[in-house]
Amino acid sequence: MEIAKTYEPQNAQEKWYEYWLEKGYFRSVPDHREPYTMVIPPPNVTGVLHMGHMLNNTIQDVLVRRARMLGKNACWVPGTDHASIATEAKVVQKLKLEGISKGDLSREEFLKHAFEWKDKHGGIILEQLKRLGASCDWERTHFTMDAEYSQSVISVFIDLYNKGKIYRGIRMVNWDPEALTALSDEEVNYKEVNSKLFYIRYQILDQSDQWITIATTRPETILGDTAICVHPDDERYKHLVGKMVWVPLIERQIPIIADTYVDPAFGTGCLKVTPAHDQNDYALGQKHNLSSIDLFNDNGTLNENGAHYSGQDRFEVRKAIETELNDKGYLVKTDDIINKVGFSERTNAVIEPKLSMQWFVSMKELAAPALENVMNGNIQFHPDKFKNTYRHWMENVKDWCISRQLWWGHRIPAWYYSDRPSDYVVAATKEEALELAKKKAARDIQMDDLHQDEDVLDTWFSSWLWPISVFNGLTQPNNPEINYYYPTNDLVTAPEIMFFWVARMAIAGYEYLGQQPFKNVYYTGIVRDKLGRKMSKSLGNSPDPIDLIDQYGADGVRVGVLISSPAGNDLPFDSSQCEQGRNFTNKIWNAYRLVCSWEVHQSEQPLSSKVAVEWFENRFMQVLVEINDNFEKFRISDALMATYKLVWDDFCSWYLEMIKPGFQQPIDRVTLDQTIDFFERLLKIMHPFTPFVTEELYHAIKERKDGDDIVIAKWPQSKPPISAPLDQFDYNEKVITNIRNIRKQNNIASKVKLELYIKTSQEKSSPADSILVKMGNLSLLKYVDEKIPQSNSFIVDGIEFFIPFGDQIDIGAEKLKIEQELEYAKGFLKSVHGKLKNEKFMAGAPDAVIANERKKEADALAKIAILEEKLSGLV
RNA sequence: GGGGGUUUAGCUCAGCUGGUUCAGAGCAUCUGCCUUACAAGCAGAGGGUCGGCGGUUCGAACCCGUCAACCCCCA
Repeated sequence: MEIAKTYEPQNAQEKWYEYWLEKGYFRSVPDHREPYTMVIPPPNVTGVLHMGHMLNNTIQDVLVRRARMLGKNACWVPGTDHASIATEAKVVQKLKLEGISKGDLSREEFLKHAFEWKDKHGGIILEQLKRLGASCDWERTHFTMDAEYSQSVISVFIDLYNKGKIYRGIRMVNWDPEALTALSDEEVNYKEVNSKLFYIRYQILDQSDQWITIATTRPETILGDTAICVHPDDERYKHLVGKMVWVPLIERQIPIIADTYVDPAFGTGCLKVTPAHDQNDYALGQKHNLSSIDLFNDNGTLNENGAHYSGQDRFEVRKAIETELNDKGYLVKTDDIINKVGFSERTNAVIEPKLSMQWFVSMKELAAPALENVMNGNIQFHPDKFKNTYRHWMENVKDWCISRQLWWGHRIPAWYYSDRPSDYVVAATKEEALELAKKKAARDIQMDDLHQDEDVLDTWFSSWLWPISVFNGLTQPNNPEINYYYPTNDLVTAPEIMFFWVARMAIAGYEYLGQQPFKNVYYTGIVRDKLGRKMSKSLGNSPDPIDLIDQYGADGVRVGVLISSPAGNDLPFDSSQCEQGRNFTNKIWNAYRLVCSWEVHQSEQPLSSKVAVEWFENRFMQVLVEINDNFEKFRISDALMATYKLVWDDFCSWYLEMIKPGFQQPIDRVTLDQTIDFFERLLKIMHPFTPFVTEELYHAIKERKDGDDIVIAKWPQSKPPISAPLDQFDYNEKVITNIRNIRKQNNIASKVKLELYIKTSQEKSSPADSILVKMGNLSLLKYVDEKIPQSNSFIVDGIEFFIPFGDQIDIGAEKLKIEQELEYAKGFLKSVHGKLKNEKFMAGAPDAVIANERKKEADALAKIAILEEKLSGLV
């Protein structure tokens, strides 16, 4: 039967993935074997596969598949994250299209819609991962809002609260006055806009006609000013520090304070401080103990603190107040400037910084073990340069704001029993809360008096439990699974979530299980397009991974994303890399076509095949050692490259050519068996990278018993290579390349047989000469004592080779070539002599280095002698 | 503003404790080949002042200083 000339991946992909599932090869249950555990960074439940997922999950699958082949009990736990902000935004948007506004719905109604959305769109991404070949244990799929998972989230909240690690406090949030909600920093887009800088003068108290002029882009907030701030070293204002000024338009006194925060070069060097409406001002206010005056209502209009502007919109007020300030002589001037303003990603409204009551986790103490165990190497980062960033963050860790003004997520289990903000209790259920409330209030309280906090928890407050809670380690402490699978081995994730997720998992791991959650963290880079831009939906510059799989095959895409992606480096992705990957799968496919086309004949193994087999056996071992080492060091793309070159260059270009019988000639049994054995081993080391084509060929090349599948095959055993056959091959390779070069330079077709004469005083023939005859297509190989006139020649390892061409030889070209070689050799000798004659070098360098220089000198002298002799012979 | 990182061939990256003919790999490029597994291929070749400057050293891509450019995180 004719085998297709090119590999068609689609059939094999579907067939083998289903087969693997059917056989339960990805399923893991605790047993006597060493576990290898990995948890997937859970993608957003409503997410769709993008290139970042491709990179991340390909690496994970490579690690898991190799661990499985190493005989470990490999367990890769998949799942999804409820992603409160992102998912809620999507649901709100979808409802909006249906004409429903979130504000019209009750919390319960909204959540019903949200769960419907999740059931409909949730988990698409997991199905897409199957196309990639991800070998997850799908029976373990988790979702961060599953009942048991949620239970563990709530219990952790309660536990931390009871330990005094959770508290309520004031914090500035990004308020969207249109959507009437707080936004996370990620949902705020900063844009440069043309603005006006207003110079406004404030009168100094008790000093008639003494003024201080500030510069601001937000004059409407002067009604909320609680200080003026200058740089302490600013000579212009030093004498004013400590004095009071009148806030224009309203009768209020505020102090002039000094802080190095102020940039004396910006504006007038005087800053008005409005702690309620600016992040930096708030920090200043905290530091200098200033009061905060909140000016705005939730919808962006001014509140009762806005004096006569109360009830008007902030931007109208900006215009009106400019006029009033001007009319009353407070406005000194205005400048045009460009400044950065935050806009809501969702409504495009200008973000208003706003103070509000939030829940916090106190981090300092919790973070200590997570910091220490990364620094001491118990948890290893790959690449380890990220340790620096991690340390800096952890040493300056800030308290974690865990409340979000959303509905989709884990509702904060705090219950209020009166209007006073401090009258609350924390409990898992309303019943428990009631008991606690009665105790705390020391009076009778009715169920109806209890009101649960409206906010939900930050998504990361559930994700940080992921490696624990997917094994129910909190709800069922010390269950057999958590004891067996935890700590997990490797985590593969992006550096931008090092703090959001990695650090917090480490914190939770030590706090709740007293152990690290993982041993290694592999950081991937950002996938960028050819122009270096981050791939994103909004730019539309990200290819659809599923399209790529359709076009190049899953194996091709896997190779494509890994081939130039060292840990921690960004991946500038181009689909040509997938083409390279596809070509690789096609290469091994065609190697198979060749091998399976040979008829076996009872004949003696040719000497050249014997030499080739011996070489490849050792070459394989040499590279396998390298590949294993690369894997140990998480140098995945290096491991792939080594595999790629072993298969393509060593096996296909050299080995197969060396043992290949003549056209339509049979092959001997010994060589074929050994070749199939090599082929099988190559398929195994390729398998983690290209699972589908390798399973296909594993079955094609040999009849297999039931259950003999490459996905669970044993990783090849490595042993130290013997160097003699490897050295011999290097020598042969050089000779053959020289012969090919001469063919090319002289336009001699590869079919034309050549004569090769070897001039050497040392040993004569060797079995490896058979390789030269075959690969060089020689009609004669002869050892001689004298050089051969009228021939092209070259030198390998101090031995002279001659290929006579009769009258075809181009003496001029040959002479030039030798002269160039001679020049290089002399230059090289000179640099060696430079060192050897340098007394300081001789005194300072170690003996081994000096001995090496002497050898270099001797080699160079010998080579120069040969070349000069050749040159004189040419004339 | 604070912190971290990067800079080696056209592109993406290796290069260990300073010392091997040490300046490398893959891709891309160029040249010649439809040679009987593969043109998604084969064979061969060219290409770099290791970001700039200065220093340490017998010796620097590597160590130190400095300047520049770019990237990331936090504010």
